[in-house]
Order: sequence, then C-alpha cells, then structure tokens
Amino acid sequence: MRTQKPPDIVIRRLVLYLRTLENLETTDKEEVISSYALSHLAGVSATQLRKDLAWFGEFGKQGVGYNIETLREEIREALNLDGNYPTGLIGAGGLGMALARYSIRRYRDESAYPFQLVAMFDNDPAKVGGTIDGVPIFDVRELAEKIQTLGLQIVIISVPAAAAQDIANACVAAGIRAMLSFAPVKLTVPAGVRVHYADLGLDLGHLVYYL
Amino acid sequence: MRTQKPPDIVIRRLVLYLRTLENLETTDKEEVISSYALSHLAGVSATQLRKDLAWFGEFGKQGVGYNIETLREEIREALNLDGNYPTGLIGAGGLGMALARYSIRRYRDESAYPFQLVAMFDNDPAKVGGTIDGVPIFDVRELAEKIQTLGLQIVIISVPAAAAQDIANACVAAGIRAMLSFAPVKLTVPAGVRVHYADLGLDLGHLVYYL
DNA sequence: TAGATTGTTAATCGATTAACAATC
DNA sequence: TAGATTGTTAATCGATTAACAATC
Repeated sequence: MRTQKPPDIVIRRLVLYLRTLENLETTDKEEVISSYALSHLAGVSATQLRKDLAWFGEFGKQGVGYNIETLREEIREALNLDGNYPTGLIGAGGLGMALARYSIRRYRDESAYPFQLVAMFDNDPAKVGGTIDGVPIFDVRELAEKIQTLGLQIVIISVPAAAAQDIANACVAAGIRAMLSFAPVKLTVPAGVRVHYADLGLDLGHLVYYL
Repeated sequence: MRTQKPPDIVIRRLVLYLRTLENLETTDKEEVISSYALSHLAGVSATQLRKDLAWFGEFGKQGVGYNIETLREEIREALNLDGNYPTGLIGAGGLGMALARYSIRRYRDESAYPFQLVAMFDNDPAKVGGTIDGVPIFDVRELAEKIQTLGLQIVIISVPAAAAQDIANACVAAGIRAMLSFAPVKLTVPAGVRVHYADLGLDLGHLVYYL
C-alpha cells in the first residue's frame, strides 16, 4: 500500500463537490443525485467523483445515487468544515480592505462556511484602532499576541511582496499552520504549515499564452 | 509523438520562472544563473525547470547556466507577454473596485506586464459614468460594444455568482477568449475560450482540511 | 425481478525524477 | 584541459479513465 492519505488534489475537488451540493439544494428539490449528474455540475467525470468519494467512505446506494443532504454532511465532516476557524487578515491596503469586506459579508452569516474574520492588522497608524464592518484593525506589532489571545487559526496575507516573508515567519512563530497569501512571492515555511497562493499576476500571465 | 504542445501546467510554471527572473535582476548583479539556483528560488526542481524550458528551445550553456536577461526575454516571447492586452473588469462592487485599484497600480506603469485595465462595467446607475483612478465605468449594457471598440482581450469577472454565466455568455458572444473569474461558480464556455478561477472560498476550504 | 448506479479493479495516460552523455 | 551544467533519455511515480461485478 503506497498512499493511505487522499492526495491534495482530491481534497480540493471535495470542496468543489460540497459547494456544488450546497448550490443544488437551494434550487432543486430532489433528495437524491447520481454521480453522473453531480459530476457534470462540478465539471469532472463521474468516475473521478466516485473515486474521490471512495477515499472517505461509501456514501451512495447502487441503482439510486447519493442522498444530497447526507452526502453534504459527510463531506463537511471529512473536510473538518464543521469546526470553527477564527481568521485574521494582515495588510489593510486596498486589496486587503476589499478582501475583508468581501469575506466578512460572505462568511459571517453563512453558516455553511466556518471562517470568521475577527481581526485585521496593519502598520499604518491612521488605520490602527479603526474597524471595518465591525472587525478591529490592530497594529501589526500585536500580531503574535492577538493570534494567541483570539485563537486565530488561519491568516490571509495581503501585504506587499517585500514584507510577506517576515509576516509569514511571525505567523508561524505564533503557531499559525494555514495561510492564504495574495503576495506574489514564494513563502518559505516549515513542514506542517500550509500556504495557498492567490496570485492574480500568475493567472493573467497564464491566460495570455492562449490568446 | 503524442504531445507537441506544452501542457498547461508547464505554461503556469514558465510565468513563475519569468517573475522569479524579474525579481532577481533588481537585487542581483550576476548575469548568469544556473538551473539549480533559479529552480530553487521558484520552488521547483532543477530537472523540472530544464525540462519545462526544453519545450521552447535551448537557452542555456553547458557548464555555465542561463544568461538572465536573455532567458527573461525568451520566456516573455514564448508566453506572448510582449503583446498588449487591454483588459476589462465587470462588476464594480467591493471586490471589483479593489481588484481594479490593485491591478491598475500594479500593472499600469510596470512595463513587465502587458495588462492594462481600460474599462469597468456595472449595472448600478450611481456608479456608471464615474471613474476609478482614471478608468471609466460603463453601463454593463454597453459591454459588447465596448469590447469591440476598445479591443478588450481579457475580462475579469467579479459579479455575483448568479449573474456570472450571463456575463460570460455576453463576453464570449462579443469575441472574448480569456476570462478570469472571481465568481464561485463553474462557467460553461465554448472550446477555445479559457477561464481561470480565482476562488477564495475553495482555497480557504482546502486549507481547513489540514488543520 | 430488471434496470440503474455504485464501488473498485485494471489499463491507460501523463507528469516528475533520476541519470548521464554532450559540451561549454 | 578539467569542472560544471545543460539537454535529454529512460525509469518511476501518480492520477485519470475504462470497464464491470456487486447490489440496491
């Protein structure tokens, strides 16, 4: 046996399936869905969907399909999305501000996603002490302290590229193990810490090749 | 011979190598870099870097390495990044506004990237007619017309999920072949049209699994 | 039962890595 | 030349797809 753990790419698709299921329920009243129908909505093959689910268990009934509500709950559980994840955002510049407003509105009242933006950080004295939609902006020098006292589990990094590695180091030192970075640089972190990159420049550059 | 065209994933890494090279030149005065050194900075293996480059030609010298300036130009050319790509942004809500400000500042004066945000679109009469950092906001009903008259080649979609498919359809009908979507839905487009998804929710969901 | 669809095995496909001859 | 590093081939690894027995 070579691989006991589901590959990274499977996890990503599971999140996609979950969202697809959640969109479904609001518009559709069927209780059951086939792997074919669900996979089509998610944009993958039916075989791939079934294989991905098989990493976590057997959730369907032969000849019938998957109960939508049950499958939704099973995936949420498999992905740990039933937890509660206080999130911090570092860098309240133009992009950071917008991401904050966006994610606050999107996730605060939607129980489907357990991310709560509870703190922002910046080094601009004019911003420190203020709030955005009720979320306080702290001085970035308080980062380590607030990570601990507020129990932050995820940080979103939207500082300039030159500052990103220092910020990442500080987060890791304070115990953060999951980061989403909008800074266009590779961040070096210890094993066990996950970084996802959201990189507009890379996306645009990639698109151009095919024009 | 099975594959004549470089895979998608290779293109993405080439963009990454290019950026890595551009960051290099501002800080480092060496004229030459080895595949080992460059690949390390980019976060890939030296073998992979050399194999990726081999899709486009032979740019190095055995025993020496790659001339930084030359390699930079070769990659820019291979990726069509020497062109000029007028870009439109649809949906001037909170996220759209921020993306606009961010990308205007980042790309307008940086000759390294040939993206220019030249138009925004919204359906809010209060916004239509205004400008953001000099970029006009048009009524979304003028979308098709402006795509043609302004020669837009890339659109960034930051409208609500429910509206995204309609917008994508309109763009495709007007001749757009490259889109970057921030809406959390799968967009169905004809073959030959590329869509990239920038999806905060998927990224965050994915991160949580490993906590 | 008969039809439908799952869960899973085996085959295929593609991407990464290791190794090294070519050569600057 | 001798040392270093590329370009490339062959081997490995992992992911996707096809096919089908199990079974609701």
